[in-house]
Amino acid sequence: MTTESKPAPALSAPPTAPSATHHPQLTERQQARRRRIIEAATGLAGRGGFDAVQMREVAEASSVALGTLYRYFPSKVHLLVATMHDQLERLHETLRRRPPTEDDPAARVVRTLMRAFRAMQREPHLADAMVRALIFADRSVNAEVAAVSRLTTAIIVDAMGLPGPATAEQLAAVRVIEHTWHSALVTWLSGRASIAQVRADVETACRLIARPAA
Amino acid sequence: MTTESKPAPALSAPPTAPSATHHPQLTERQQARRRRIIEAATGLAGRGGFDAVQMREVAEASSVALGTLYRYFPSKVHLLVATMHDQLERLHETLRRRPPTEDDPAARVVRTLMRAFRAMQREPHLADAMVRALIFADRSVNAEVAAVSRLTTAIIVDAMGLPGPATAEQLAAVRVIEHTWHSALVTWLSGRASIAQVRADVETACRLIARPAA
DNA sequence: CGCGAATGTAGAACAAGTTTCAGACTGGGT
DNA sequence: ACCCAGTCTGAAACTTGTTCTACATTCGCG
Repeated sequence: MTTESKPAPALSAPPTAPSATHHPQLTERQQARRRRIIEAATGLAGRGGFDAVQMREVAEASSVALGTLYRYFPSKVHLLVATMHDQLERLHETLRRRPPTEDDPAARVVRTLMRAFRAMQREPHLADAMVRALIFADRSVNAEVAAVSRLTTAIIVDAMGLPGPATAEQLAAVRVIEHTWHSALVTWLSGRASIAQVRADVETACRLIARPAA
Repeated sequence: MTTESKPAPALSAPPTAPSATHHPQLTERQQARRRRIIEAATGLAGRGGFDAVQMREVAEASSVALGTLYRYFPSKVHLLVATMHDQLERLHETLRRRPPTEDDPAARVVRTLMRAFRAMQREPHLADAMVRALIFADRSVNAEVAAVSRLTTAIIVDAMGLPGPATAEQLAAVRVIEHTWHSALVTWLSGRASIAQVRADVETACRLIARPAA
């Protein structure tokens, strides 16, 4: 069939590819289905968080049979990670349009992450569903999680606004910032850390940008 | 900082208190039961990870009725977080006996965390179960998660081996180190990061100890 | 001792994620 | 137009976490 790209698994299930917004190997109707499913998941997650995203409800809300839902997204976690990918792409787009204006790279990264954080505060349930899925994901979701991770890294590196490519030092700092970001988010979502605390943690981690290794 | 809204139930269920190894308000038999349950969970987790810890099996392996298991640990996540607490206490004890000998506080913290990491490498499935439960825990597990967090912080601060109490700066660094530690562990457990990468991330985060804010 | 509340037991019942299956539908190739 | 492989549907079945129920045991204590 026309879906011959490269890794060509024997089966031809619609691969929940960790790629861009546009999933080229899907037909129009399939793209539309996929979109409807993610929108349904987003909606349900928005009211009620992780637990409120029930596969049967997602299927019904997106007018798709349960079996079909599972063909598109092999598990609830896959679905929510794809939802996060979708949201991150929107965010990335927004940020690209209005990049942070601070002078210092570290300050720009802090600002950018706090903008993302504010978006999450607007939809805490949605954030809960997505973040919990992301960190709970096991190996079977690796490809999709890696895609989200790449996107996140890209957002941070973009925010740094470096003239050239990032150095190894800088990439190491970005990794720690990303770790801190995810983990701090989790503590905030669970109500164990305040908004101010999240900001403080992000700022602490971002110090690593300005201060390379000895 | 806590949203403790639990209106002190009239019942006197054995509180899975986030306290020390010894749960004083339990009778002998109850302490023994609790211990048996945690040991069963540890065993099952050791072979098979999070998914292998099935509540029915835990109940059977610890010779306790399912209902009783749920009385001691209100959910699987509670049980696994308690298991992690138990393991951390052992680790803390071991570390207390043989503290790290490096000169630099940052180096001591790195060494300590890598020792903990090595323990996890010996039992990757167990580590998987405990860490996934810890990060997936929702608000209902806050007290227990907070206890684990306190223990972790204590381990790191101990490793720093400061003469006096830690400064605010240092505590901020410890927070980021802890975030990095948890998140890096998750990526390792999912096979998305190598052992070397975890070490590198921890080392990067530990730079914050030596380099206070401007 | 002997009661009553708290605790424990066995097992059914329930909820939600996941799998399976038989049949209807679609779409491209001959 | 026909056919086949691949999809989609609807519904049931299966799994495992969680709750509930009815009864038995234990424990503190008057």
